[in-house]
Amino acid sequence: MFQQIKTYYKTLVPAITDESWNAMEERLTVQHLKKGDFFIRKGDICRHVCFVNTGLMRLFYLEDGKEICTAFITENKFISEYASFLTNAPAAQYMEALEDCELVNLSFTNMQNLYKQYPVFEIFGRKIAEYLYLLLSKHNTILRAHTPEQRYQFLLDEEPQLIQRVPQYMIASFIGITPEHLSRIRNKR
Amino acid sequence: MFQQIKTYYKTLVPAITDESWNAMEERLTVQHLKKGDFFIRKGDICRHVCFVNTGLMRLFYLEDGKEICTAFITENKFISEYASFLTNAPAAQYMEALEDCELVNLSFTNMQNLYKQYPVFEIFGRKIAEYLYLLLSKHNTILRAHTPEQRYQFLLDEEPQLIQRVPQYMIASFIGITPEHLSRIRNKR
DNA sequence: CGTTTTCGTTAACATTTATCAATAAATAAC
DNA sequence: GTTATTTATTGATAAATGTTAACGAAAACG
Repeated sequence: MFQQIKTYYKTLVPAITDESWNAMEERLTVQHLKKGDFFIRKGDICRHVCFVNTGLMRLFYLEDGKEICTAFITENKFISEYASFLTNAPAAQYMEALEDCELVNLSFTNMQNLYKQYPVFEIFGRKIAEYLYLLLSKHNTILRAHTPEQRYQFLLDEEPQLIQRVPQYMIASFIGITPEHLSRIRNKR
Repeated sequence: MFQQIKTYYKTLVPAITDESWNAMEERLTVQHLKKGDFFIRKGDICRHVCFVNTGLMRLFYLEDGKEICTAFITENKFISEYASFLTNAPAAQYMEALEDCELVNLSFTNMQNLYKQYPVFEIFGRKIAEYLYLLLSKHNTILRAHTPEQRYQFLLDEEPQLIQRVPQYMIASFIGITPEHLSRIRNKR
């Protein structure tokens, strides 16, 4: 159940001790989501960082009744409505399972406790923040690309597997265009 | 010289000890940039996180010979080409002084040393990552707003002081439109 | 299986935004 | 202060993208 996150933890924090790992393991919880289930909704406070064991999650805004996808997260990666998690403020986004998922969750409170009890755990917290920064940074770069075609190409290069698993109209919203326009871009090739 | 960053450090890490602060202070360097000077160029490896004591810095890409601004950083805030800093990869962006600046710099190497010698310092490293995440997250939200007008309004609401200090054509590139278009948006009001 | 719903494609048309060019205004340099 | 340079505005036109609607394909469901 916790093998994947343990492996990941070890790569993030090579200085891992059995003691610190056991302390974390005790505080992890497992959650199963069916396709279409929400982990949080806009307005909720996001109190966890989630490690995706299996499945596919997404984050999205709702603007004028339209969905705007901002992230798709697959196996062995972390996801959170992290701004809400960090600031304890209501989430601006929804977090939903696009496929049946198994999540391994660590709560804000438990994370704070781990920081206090095991300073080495701070490294883990920092690595997660850094990881989520780099992920967001990549998305930012995509968004800044001049044309929709460049943005789509970027996604094809960086995350080809996503194109297979995520409905096209969600990809379109991710790169900031309509599904119709993406369809035209694809067929122009 | 280091009073501002010390104050900031204290707010980030209330558990500060004199010892850890002194250790950090010894490793800080001060740098003065004239308006128009570059801190790093694309392709350089960014080896520092910079605290802006005075002045105004920006980050920007160069795409097809055109500048695309991604951040404007003012006094008492941190700036870095952070993706390069974290991964030790060549920077994708330029970092330039838009006004004469005084920077207080902390190098990657010194930061790693501090992590090792003073575990409490990990908190500082994590807080910086979290701060830069939240900054980027805000920029992301702006970029995701549907219309350029909404993006401009968002910036007006969130960073009104920037509009005064940053040339309008840079604001335009920040929100992803041409200077001409931004001029029209402003005059429609 | 057959049925229903969701998703992707295509076309005509409307709207938004970029481009190009000219000028005015503001700022910097001498 | 005067001149040179950069920045902002405005208009005409072109290009890109969105909207609406219809239809076919694929997937989900019973």
